[in-house]
Amino acid sequence: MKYVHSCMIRGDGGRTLRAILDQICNKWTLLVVATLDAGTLRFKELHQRIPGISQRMLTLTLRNLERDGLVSRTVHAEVPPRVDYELTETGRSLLEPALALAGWAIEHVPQIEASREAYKKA
Amino acid sequence: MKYVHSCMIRGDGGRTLRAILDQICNKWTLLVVATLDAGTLRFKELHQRIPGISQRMLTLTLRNLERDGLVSRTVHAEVPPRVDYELTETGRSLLEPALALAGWAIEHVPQIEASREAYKKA
DNA sequence: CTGTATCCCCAAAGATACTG
DNA sequence: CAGTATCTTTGGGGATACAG
Repeated sequence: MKYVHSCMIRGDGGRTLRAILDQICNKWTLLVVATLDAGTLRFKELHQRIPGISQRMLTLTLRNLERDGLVSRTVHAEVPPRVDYELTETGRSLLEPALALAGWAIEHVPQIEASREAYKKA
Repeated sequence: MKYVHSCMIRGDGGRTLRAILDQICNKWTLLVVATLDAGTLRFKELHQRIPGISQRMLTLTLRNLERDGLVSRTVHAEVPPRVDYELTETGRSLLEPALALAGWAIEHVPQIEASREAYKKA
């Protein structure tokens, strides 16, 4: 696993990697991907399941994920409109490391908050 | 692993988790943590190994990591000053999911860039 | 060497209103 | 329902200078 570190520091100076990483680790992307773990969801369902996200940011995040080939978008010719979003094969492959990171964060929330409290007092 | 998703969406509305996740997924944190995979490093060594980071951002990132209990900071009473940074036990536990995500990003860089190209043309 | 202290900028994100 | 358009805000991050 050490090669990861090498690749990050060397190569193109980590620029390409950081660009991808920035794309993944922005405010909403991981949350949207994790939510799509549930399967195919329409726009409104995503909007409801992700508290605090605005319509605009959900749209932008989904467009970027679609552009990167991580999410597929299916428009159904119906009235009212219906658009389904689903993880692609690549998107599902991101699920594992993404959920691992999210899991780590959840597990360590109490510890980190305790550390922050201790830091404030010192 | 489904419980991760549940926790993210429910609970406090995912606010606490997102706060932690934001802290981890900012521009430099993952890179600093990954760099400290190499072991104990002093300020200048970190600065050299992370291309593009400013002194200010390195300091801020390290302070946050220290506050969160992920990095330990040791000041040696020497002239010139010497400060060593090292991952704590908690910090090292972040290494695995962090490197997994970085590894995923590296593996999928070509694929994502190809998808972006295809998207542009369409 | 290892940092603070300032100033500044801009892109990301929010709010709101409107539309096919 | 599923967006787009527009405006505004904010704070993350860069550059620079200075300090212990």
